[in-house]
Amino acid sequence: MVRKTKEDAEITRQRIIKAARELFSQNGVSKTSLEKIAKHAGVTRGAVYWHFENKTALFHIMREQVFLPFIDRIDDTLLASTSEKNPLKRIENFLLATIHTLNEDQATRQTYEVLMIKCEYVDELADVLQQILINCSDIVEKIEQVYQDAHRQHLINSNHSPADLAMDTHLFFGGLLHMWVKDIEGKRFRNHAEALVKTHINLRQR
Amino acid sequence: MVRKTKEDAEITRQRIIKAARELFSQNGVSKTSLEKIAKHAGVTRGAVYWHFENKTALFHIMREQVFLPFIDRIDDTLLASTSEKNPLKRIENFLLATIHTLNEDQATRQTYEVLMIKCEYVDELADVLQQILINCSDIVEKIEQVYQDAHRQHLINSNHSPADLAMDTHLFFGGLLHMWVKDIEGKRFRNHAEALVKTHINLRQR
DNA sequence: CTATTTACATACATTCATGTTTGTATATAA
DNA sequence: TTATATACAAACATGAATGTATGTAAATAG
Repeated sequence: MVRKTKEDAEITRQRIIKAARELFSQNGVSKTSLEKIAKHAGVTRGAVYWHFENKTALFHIMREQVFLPFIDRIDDTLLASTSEKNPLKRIENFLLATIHTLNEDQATRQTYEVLMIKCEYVDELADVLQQILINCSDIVEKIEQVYQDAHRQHLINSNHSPADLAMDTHLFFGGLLHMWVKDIEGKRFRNHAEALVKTHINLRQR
Repeated sequence: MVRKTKEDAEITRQRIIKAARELFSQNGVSKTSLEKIAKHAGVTRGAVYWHFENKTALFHIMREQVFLPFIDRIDDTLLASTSEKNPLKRIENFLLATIHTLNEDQATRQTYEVLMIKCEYVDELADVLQQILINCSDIVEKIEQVYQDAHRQHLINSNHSPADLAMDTHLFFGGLLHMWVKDIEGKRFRNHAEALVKTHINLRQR
């Protein structure tokens, strides 16, 4: 009952990734053995080792499956002025869209949980931190552009530099995401995330 | 060479805690065995198990050694109007003081690192998240009081509620701390943390 | 001064995770 | 049609971590 077709193999591969993500988000990366992942995916460790080098590789792939699409979508919401003319609204929509994805897409939600409170950034995962920092810088730059735009349109109520505003917004949102993830019951942050975003943007509005 | 005096025992106890903190922050909680902790502290696992129930207990104690004093000191900087009259300045000073402690005190720095990027909040550690949320709520409340004060003194440039401002500040600072910890090189955040805080507070000033 | 804790060190038992190797049925290429 | 590579399963070997149980010398209580 072995030697599946190429498509079958890809299916198993994806099932393993899904199983890993689910178990990572349930029990943390360290306490999730490849044996458990295999069992949860309905295969043996042989299959896991066939498709992936080790647990770390699985972690990276899980991360990429969420973040590569995310990075691709940034420009659409944030920089595309076709949909929304008001720059401040574009920033707001970008933040809201991220929250929305967290609410709607389980894979994204699980991945964020793993990345924020269910893995340890040491050894092979230590350099992921660098990646995160670089990603953040990119996002801040883009937000800065939009604030710059808003500034030119005299939509901003202070004379702070767009760079300062962008960084402040980014830190705010980073903090919000962290609390969102930690607030498993949802009472404190998950239910109010949208309002918090709107308030934050509102603070800049003339 | 056994059976130390009570003071000696307390010294070993503290050495074990210190060893745990150092190894946790170097290699993460999961990859730090009690054997390694014992060796690093110059004792055997017997001593560790004598003083602590298990690794989780050590984690909690490490956390408390930093957070209990921190909570105690909050009111001093934040609510004591004796030192600083300007409420906005008091908030700023509170945030700056926290950054300052991170810069100066190695134990605090290591503990923050462990709590934010080198442990997994699952199983026995899952309820620490609840603790964190509660702590945050307390801090937000206190910040809110100070903003309320600032509002009454007409120091604030917007008509947003003190509660909104407090939450926004808290999320900003949470985000900042997370980036601070992740930015091990220091180029992106650690070196600019104070400026970022001042900018944030400045955004509220009339 | 003796009995009893105390503060560990040492030894033991068990479990679990990892990586590698080997076996194998079948899809696929030639 | 046959040879080979593929997609796994199964078995093997190793190492590491945990918890507990036992041993023990010295501090301390009575």
